[in-house]
Amino acid sequence: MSVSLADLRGRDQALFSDGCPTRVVLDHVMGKWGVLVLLALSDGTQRWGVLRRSVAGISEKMLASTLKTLEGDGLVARTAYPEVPPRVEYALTDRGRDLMTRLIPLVEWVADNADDIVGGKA
Amino acid sequence: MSVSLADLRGRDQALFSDGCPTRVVLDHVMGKWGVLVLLALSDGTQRWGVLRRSVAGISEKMLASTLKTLEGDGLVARTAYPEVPPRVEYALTDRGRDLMTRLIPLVEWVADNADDIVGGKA
DNA sequence: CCGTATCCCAGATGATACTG
DNA sequence: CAGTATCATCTGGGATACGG
Repeated sequence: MSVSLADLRGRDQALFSDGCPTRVVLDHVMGKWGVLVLLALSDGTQRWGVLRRSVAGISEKMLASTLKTLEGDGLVARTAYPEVPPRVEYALTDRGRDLMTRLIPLVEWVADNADDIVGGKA
Repeated sequence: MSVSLADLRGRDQALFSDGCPTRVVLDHVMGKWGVLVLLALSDGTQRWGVLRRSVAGISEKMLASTLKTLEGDGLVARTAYPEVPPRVEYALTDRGRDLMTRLIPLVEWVADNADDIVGGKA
């Protein structure tokens, strides 16, 4: 395929040194829950409860943790409304939406190929 | 952005149910080392020793484990030559190369934005 | 040179209960 | 509703030593 991997190599011969920003962000985004939460938010603004149900299997702890990480990365924006009962909404930031233009094609590929891969058949 | 996320939703309202093939493959590919190893292999066929040095910080255990997983997923092909001393080469399969066409743009985005994100500045 | 086997730990994750 | 706190767990991951 020979993509512009050379561009990446230009910065770092050793595929991003241990602990460099690229690896950190990669871990946030590519982590078990990061992708799924981002995916859920690409539908648009979502409330906590909706996210929790949308991302099947996630615990409250991991949802909170994942959201906080992504918010810290400037990929997700949190908006709390001073109401009773509380209402909090999460949405992608501009940067988050930009990321999704790259992330969604990948997820689609995985979704298309996952059955073949796991099933063992090709 | 409103991408074709609807396509994905068509299969699974709950963003891929817990333990479904998509999530499994996603974890393999997106794991801490999966991306980096695949990236190293997108340069072309590589020997074990080269990979170990290329993916800075990876332990022998994780390299072996990651390669085995990716091989099991049909993304990486392993070729052992009956020589002394042993020589073993790893390369992307066709499916692996196909995956990289989606994965590399994402990694490039991350590399481009990582400094902003981690540094906190925008 | 190319791994595999073993031990061990930290952090990731899960379950549950509780608060604003 | 939207979390936080706490405790228990479990697996990823590192270090090391050894085998083919």
